[in-house]
Amino acid sequence: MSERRKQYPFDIIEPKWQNHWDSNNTFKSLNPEDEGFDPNAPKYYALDMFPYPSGQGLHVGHPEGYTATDILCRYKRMLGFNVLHPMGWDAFGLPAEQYAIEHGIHPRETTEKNVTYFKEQLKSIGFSYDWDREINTTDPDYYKWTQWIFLKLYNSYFDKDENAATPIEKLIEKRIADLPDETEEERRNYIDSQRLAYIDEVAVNWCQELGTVLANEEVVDGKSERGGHPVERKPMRQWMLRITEYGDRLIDELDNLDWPEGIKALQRNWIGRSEGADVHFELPGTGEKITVFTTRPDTLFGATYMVLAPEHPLVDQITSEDQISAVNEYRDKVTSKSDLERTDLAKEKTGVFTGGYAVNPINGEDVPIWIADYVLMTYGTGAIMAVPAHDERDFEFAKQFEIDIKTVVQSDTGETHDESICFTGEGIAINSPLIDGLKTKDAKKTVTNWLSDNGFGNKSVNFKLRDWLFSRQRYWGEPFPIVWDKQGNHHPLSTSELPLVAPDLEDFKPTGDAKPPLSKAVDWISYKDEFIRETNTMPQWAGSCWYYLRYCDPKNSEQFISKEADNYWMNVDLYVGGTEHAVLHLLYSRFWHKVLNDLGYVSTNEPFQKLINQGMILGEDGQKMSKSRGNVINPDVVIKEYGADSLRLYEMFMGPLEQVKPWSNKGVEGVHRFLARVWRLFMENTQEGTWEITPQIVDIRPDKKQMKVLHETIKKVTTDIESMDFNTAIAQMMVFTNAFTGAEQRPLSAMKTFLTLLNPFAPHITEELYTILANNFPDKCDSSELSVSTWPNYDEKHLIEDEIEIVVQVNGKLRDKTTINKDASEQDIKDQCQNLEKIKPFIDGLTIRKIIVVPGKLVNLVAN
RNA sequence: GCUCACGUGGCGGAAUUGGUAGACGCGCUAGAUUCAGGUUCUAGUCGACGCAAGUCGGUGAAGGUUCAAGUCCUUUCGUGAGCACCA
Repeated sequence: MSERRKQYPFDIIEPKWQNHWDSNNTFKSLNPEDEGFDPNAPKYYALDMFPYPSGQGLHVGHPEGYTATDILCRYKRMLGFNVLHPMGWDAFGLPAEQYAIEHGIHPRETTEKNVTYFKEQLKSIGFSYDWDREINTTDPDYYKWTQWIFLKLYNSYFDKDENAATPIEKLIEKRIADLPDETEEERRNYIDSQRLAYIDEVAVNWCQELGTVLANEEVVDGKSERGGHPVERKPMRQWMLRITEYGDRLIDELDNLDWPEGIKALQRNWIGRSEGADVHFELPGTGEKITVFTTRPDTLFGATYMVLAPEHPLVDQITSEDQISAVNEYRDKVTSKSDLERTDLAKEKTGVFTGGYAVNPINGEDVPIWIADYVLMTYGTGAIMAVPAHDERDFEFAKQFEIDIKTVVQSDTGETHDESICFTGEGIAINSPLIDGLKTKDAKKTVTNWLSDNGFGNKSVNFKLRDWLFSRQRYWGEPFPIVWDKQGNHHPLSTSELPLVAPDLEDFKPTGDAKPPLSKAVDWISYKDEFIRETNTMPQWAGSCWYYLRYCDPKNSEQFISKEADNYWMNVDLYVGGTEHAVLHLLYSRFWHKVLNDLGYVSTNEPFQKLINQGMILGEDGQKMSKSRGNVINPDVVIKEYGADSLRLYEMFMGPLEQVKPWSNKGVEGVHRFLARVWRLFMENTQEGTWEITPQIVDIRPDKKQMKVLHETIKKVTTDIESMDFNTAIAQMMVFTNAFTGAEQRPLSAMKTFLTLLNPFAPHITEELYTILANNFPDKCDSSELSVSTWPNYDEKHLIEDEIEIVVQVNGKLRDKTTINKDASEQDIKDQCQNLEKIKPFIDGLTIRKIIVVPGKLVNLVAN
């Protein structure tokens, strides 16, 4: 292709218009307080997931979502919307730092370089971003506010009555009123234990290779998500964010969001809410009790044993003399195994009997207590009541160790299963005096009420979601605005001390133990009056949790977002990005947003009203693109050979946005040919090899047929953009082009409208052609540029034909077609169809039972 | 194992929401233009039978509902994604 003559001069046109947009600030959007702001214009906020500026530059997956939002934004502008369409950089994080460590270059330098490259690439695709709103998470003016929000989390607690984050002062007041006599230290411990940002000693995912702890979400199959390095469990003191308090709201408030159901399901699943009951089993003679969580309190009569997690604190107390050695041996075996190995041996259940017994509160029976690693200390209470007849795991365990199995539920259909089958469904309670004959739903309620009335338990809700481990032992992240006193108490910095900038380190390598790299900055660490600074940094997610807010008011030095900007722009009308962020980023953002909303800093409860996930683009071989497979498509190369308009158009023409689909270079050529055909619809090549406008373009009225195609195209493109079916919108524009290519005379008005329709998809070529039209028909072309012109309307009257073609079926089979006047009565249609020559043989000798007429479409003669 | 998506030509994909299956593009075939290649233009392109008009079959498979099913229901097979002892 590079050898070939260019089919149209995109290499000249595209940079020309990109420079034009840049120097004219064509796509600048105004805030309410700005001069020239139109208070009557509706707003539209379309957001792309901002990229991590890696050293490799853009891949073809990036422009997929970006083109989709860009088309919508250009379209909405033409409809008169005030459009917010910003771009920025999620530039903190591991890869830059790893690169820095390996090459001895400061991550700030590589980040800057990468950002420059990314920006240049994005500009070469012709996106209509308002670059004045560009943000960078590593910019102190930005992360000042990330740190500020952290302080808000630190200085808040979750008020269960309000079901909302509340300033910590309120809790302190309440505590002083309730317990005026407690010591300063006691009170501090209590308050600190309630903060939304708190310190906890937890078993964390420590990755030796990366020298940091990782969030649960960053660990996949026992390995780090980035790099695939081994991860081990290790208890460490870490900053945590109390996201679990928001479990209910994060689930319930998904309902009103216009998100793909699959993504909502993923989030619900991740949060993992289950409703049930806590049940206390007494340990005779000790005064102690074991509390279990169950979602099936109705099966309490079928509990034939209990299981504690091997790490459960009561294990030592309940273990009988003769079982001590067996229990200890088992515990040693389990703790020496990594999480991965522990789940690996899930195929066969293991465990040992402790020798202890507890009392089942509902029937007073003694229940043997076992320990087994299929019970996790981190979920529920770390202990379960085992009902082998109605739980697969318990069933497997009971069979293995020959423990009693007692059936207490029969299925609705009345079948009673014997002990050889495990029935986990709902049904009717049996062998359970209190609830015999009750349906599972009612039985649950009855048992739960009985438990709480008698002090043996209560209704309870559990989440799979864990609190968010928020500190990292890395250099390239936001430092915590926290200092420590000599007694080991933490104190927040005042907001006036923000941003807290990390010192420039010569050596920012991980220390190899739990000490963060910042601990090497001896001068920086020591704060006044013998306080020392926190040396952990925040995870990469921090900056991306709120960037969409900053775009609304990116230069504000007084607030992270002004009330006016928040009220006007939020929330995000359309958020487009990859599924890889379905859980983490979207969950974290929603959490922060809700806290900020509770505290009155933002007016909306949810940040992203509508969400679309673009599907991954595979290589030409149908495999995931990767360097090692050598199937990576570089957008720069595509632009060089075919132009940015072709890249944009192809990305949209490949198929539905949300679908996974393979790249095809032939396909790019196809859309490129289409654009060349569009070009030649307007231009012809002269003897000298230059282009000039074709004389076929004339200022005449389109004929009826042309009018129909034109208005069909307006309609289809408009509705398809609204529903984000860009591939079919493009197909319709191809139909238009095919229809007009053969025309001797091409009516100016139709051609102008067509350029407007194509403009959001292929902005460069259309602007260029429009300029040429405007130069040749100066009194017929009104606005100076398509980007600031008005979207056309279609008129239904041009879509209707006088004669309609109707399909004639006999017994549902297509037999003939006939044309009929659009005003024909139903009876006329029926008569005409029955008398068709081709139809007669099919109904000859048969009785017509019924004639079905679908107006304007088809007639079906039912005969036998 | 569980949950959710999706199965339509040689390929990417269309199909008013139950109403002409295969729009549009790629690829392929033939013709025109060209010294030639490329480009461009025209025509054809689901399968079987047929010179043709046409007939029959056809949306992973099997049933069902309906005048009418790619579309709705039941069962089943396959592919992809997510979760994975969450009590």
